[in-house]
Amino acid sequence: MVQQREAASALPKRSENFSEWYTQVALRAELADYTPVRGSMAIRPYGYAIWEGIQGYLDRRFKETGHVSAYFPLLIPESLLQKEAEHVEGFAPQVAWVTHGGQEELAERLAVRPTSEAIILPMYAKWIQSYRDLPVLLLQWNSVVRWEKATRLFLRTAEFLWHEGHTAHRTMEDADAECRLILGIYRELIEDVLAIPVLSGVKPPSERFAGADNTYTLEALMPDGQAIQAGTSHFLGQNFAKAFDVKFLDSDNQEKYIWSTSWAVTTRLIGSLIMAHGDDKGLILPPRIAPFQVVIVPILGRDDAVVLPAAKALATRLAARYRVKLDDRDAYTAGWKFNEWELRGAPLRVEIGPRDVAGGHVVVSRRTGGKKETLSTTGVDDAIGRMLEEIQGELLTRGKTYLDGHTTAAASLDNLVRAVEEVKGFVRVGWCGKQSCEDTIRDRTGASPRVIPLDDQPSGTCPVCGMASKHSVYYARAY
RNA sequence: CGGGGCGUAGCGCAGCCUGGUAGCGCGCGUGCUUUGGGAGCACGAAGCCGCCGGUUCAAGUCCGGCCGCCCCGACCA
Repeated sequence: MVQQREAASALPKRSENFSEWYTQVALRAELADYTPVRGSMAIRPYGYAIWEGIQGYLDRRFKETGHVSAYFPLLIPESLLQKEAEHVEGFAPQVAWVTHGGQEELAERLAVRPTSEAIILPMYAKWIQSYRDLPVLLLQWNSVVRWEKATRLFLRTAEFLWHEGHTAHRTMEDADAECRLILGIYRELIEDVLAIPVLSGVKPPSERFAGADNTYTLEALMPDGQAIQAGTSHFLGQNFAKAFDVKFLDSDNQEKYIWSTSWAVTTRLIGSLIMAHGDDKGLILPPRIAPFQVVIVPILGRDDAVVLPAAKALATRLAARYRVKLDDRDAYTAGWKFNEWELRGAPLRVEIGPRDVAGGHVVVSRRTGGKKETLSTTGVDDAIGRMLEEIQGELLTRGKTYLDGHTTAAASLDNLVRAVEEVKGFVRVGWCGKQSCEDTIRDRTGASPRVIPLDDQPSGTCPVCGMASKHSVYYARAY
């Protein structure tokens, strides 16, 4: 009977069925749930708290660097969406359309935004007259809709949350610097806060954002060997400026088009977070993003009159320095709570029972697998801070070791094919720059070119045509 | 978009082959005993068996159509 119950509550093993493990963790840790809306999920409070953590960090960094938030319409007239040819071609298959207002058919249908360049650039045309109006550094926190056929919780949903930055600059150099600045902020979020190491660089032309001249990207590697795009920053050149006629008068009295950028990270990061750190017990959240860094579980039942006040006092004291949850629900046993908070990824658990109160200590347990430690109640405050930082560092180190161990180089097409199969990670090759050679590699390996590193250095020859390489490219299978 | 699987109580499933009163486990409610690694006992509530149609005296079960979801592959944050 006990066995049945354990079987009923056990997660799939991460190593045996990664996909099912992922879905079960997202559901059972109460990050998200399916809804009656096809392809669209509900983000539950615990999952949303992670998103709020991401928002809080980025909002501070954006504002430090001179950006401000604004808001633009959800619905975009079709004629605007069609102004930038590559842009509309790239997004057309995924756009949801509003065709009626009440009972009346609209004269012009409205796109539910898949991204907002087409509604923001026309506003910039109204607002920008002079070089003195530049740069414009706006972003909006919102959701967008892309009519996806195959969806996964967080990783691909028909509607998803993100922010989208849209900036306008006087010169090409300014716009490019903006892209790099944002990429750096994203990298710090993902590596320093989420503890997921990434490769930084640019996309080859085939993988660029529709309408961009250059796309900067951060690529992470998931435990199943698939790469995931974790953040992008697009150099749009003057493509959108010309399409939407956004011009300014420069100091030389010449009328010029602005240089624009756009950039985003999405709730997909939460999916990456689940995959990157989780284990057979469930989620593991890096302390800097965990909604609850410390969960206090009082051992109730024998001496509640003593244990509960002690637990509450400890929670109050620790809450001044850390994000603390006191789990004093009396409907669940301590053992049940231990398992639940492991499933939900809390980095540290503090147990406090009659024996601890009597002895003036508490028991602290790490989610990352360390044994339980008994620490004096008075000294636990600083120790917790140290342990949280250790866990944060441990997760990043673990991720770097994995990334390094699954990144190789190949000099020939055969080696590349074999490496993609066997290493299940990134494989670096030289590239001559021809699309046909890239296509050959895609066909032979099932992998796509993920990133050309920022410190791009040609290496050897193109494995397909044998000509001298102009770039090095990291290939991987991808989400 | 191709291949596979599944829709029966909140969740996980059995029942369908061979038609005849709707079942099990978990969860949920009440009470008592419990509580340091997913507690025990007792009582109880809860179902248009995905939807539509057909066959039949009779359909969860047989036949046809539709809808939805999941998994695995190709493309997109």
